[in-house]
Amino acid sequence: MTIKNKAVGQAQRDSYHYGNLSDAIKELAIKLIAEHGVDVFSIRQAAGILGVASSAVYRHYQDKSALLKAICEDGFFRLGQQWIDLIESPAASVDSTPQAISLAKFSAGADAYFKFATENPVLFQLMFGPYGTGSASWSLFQVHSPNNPFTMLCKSLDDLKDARVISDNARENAEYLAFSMIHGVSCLAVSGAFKGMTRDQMWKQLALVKTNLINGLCVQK
Amino acid sequence: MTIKNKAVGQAQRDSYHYGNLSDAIKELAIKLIAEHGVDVFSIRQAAGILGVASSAVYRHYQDKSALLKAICEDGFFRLGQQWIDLIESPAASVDSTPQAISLAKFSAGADAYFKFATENPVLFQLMFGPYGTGSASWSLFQVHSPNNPFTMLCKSLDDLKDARVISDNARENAEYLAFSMIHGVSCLAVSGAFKGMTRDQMWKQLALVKTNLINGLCVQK
DNA sequence: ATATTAATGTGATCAATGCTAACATAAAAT
DNA sequence: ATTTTATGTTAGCATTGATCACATTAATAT
Repeated sequence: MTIKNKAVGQAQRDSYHYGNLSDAIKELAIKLIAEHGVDVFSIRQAAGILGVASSAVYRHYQDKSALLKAICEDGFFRLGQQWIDLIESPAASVDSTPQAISLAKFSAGADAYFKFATENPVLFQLMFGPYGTGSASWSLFQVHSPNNPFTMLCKSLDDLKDARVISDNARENAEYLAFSMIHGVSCLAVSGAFKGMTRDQMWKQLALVKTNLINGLCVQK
Repeated sequence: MTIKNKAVGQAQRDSYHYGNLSDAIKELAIKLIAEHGVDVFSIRQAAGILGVASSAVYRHYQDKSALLKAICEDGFFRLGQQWIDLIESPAASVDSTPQAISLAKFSAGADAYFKFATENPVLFQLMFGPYGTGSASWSLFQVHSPNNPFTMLCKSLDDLKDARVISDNARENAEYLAFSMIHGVSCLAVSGAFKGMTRDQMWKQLALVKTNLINGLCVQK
């Protein structure tokens, strides 16, 4: 029996097998969660939209939390990717002196982080909630994972040190410090603490944080 | 008919009415959520433990999300309270000069925030998740609410300015900046980013943030 | 004091959900 | 060509959120 247009949803298919349900359900879930929140997301409904039995999903993810974890890992990957993209963009490398370049790249990285958070607020919250922090990609300490945001940040700090923008001493304990600050503004922006601000005003807050962080680091001999 | 020891849970009562179910269910929920996470918390189970029909809960909270919001508001209240308690403790007022006092109080406030977060990680995450940020108490902008952490922070910054530790200019845009930083470390600590660190090492991270923040502010003329 | 009303709790019930089991189909491996 | 593995289906169970009609008590009015 050929299956066609089984559910009310927008999905069709004319073969018994879906194709790539694993990815399809994950992407749909990301979309649904971003739109309506995690708490009301249901595997059944998502499967229904794809025109697939809910039980099929369990062939690909052990349970709901496994799916959510996968979504978080996806998020971390994209975040790291966007960080790289932005610091390697021409805009961040246009300046001449090594000092200016290292500063511009650091700034661009922070921008990427903030941008990701504000553009994917629900996902961002999910990533730093219980599902995300339990996920494999959230290895802020395994500096091995190459495009980890934290790894990127550390490299930026190294550059600042190499360019003598900050001292060896300042570099020493700057990693979590810097991460805390960038993560902090992003969190507040996402939690609605900046509600009422214009987009520009929110980005101004990030700028203040960046400036203050660098200033504080530069003071250290 | 007298009701007694209805459920397996630890609750007894010998009158038809519970007493103060509204508070009892909230406190139990806080405990359960802290222990097992929000996602597996169920009104039915909680009501069962209290020896009460689940439908009774709905007399006090319109729905589950209303209960969670109430829990968040409770959290914000306690957080603000602990902030006040700590900055008004003798330890924060022992120094002589106004400069030292304002610094010590600022530091104590940040400590209170960090302490609350690390001692109530799940609640803290809940408070800054969708339930918390939608709640009435999360009015970071309604500076009217007296023991709001943000209000407290602003007062501390005013003190620093009055004591000439930081300039008027630095005070100007320091509010969200400072809050971002304190919130940022706390967030990271709670999300497990500092996993593997000792308690002391975690507090060291907070200290670094505080120092960097103040240093950065002091640079501004 | 008594009657009325409002507050609070009970039990039954519905629809939705997470998840599993037994079975079906297609693709891959032998 | 047959077997095995991957992936899908339907049916079903237990749990949950939420609502309803009804029971019991506390508060209030008379």
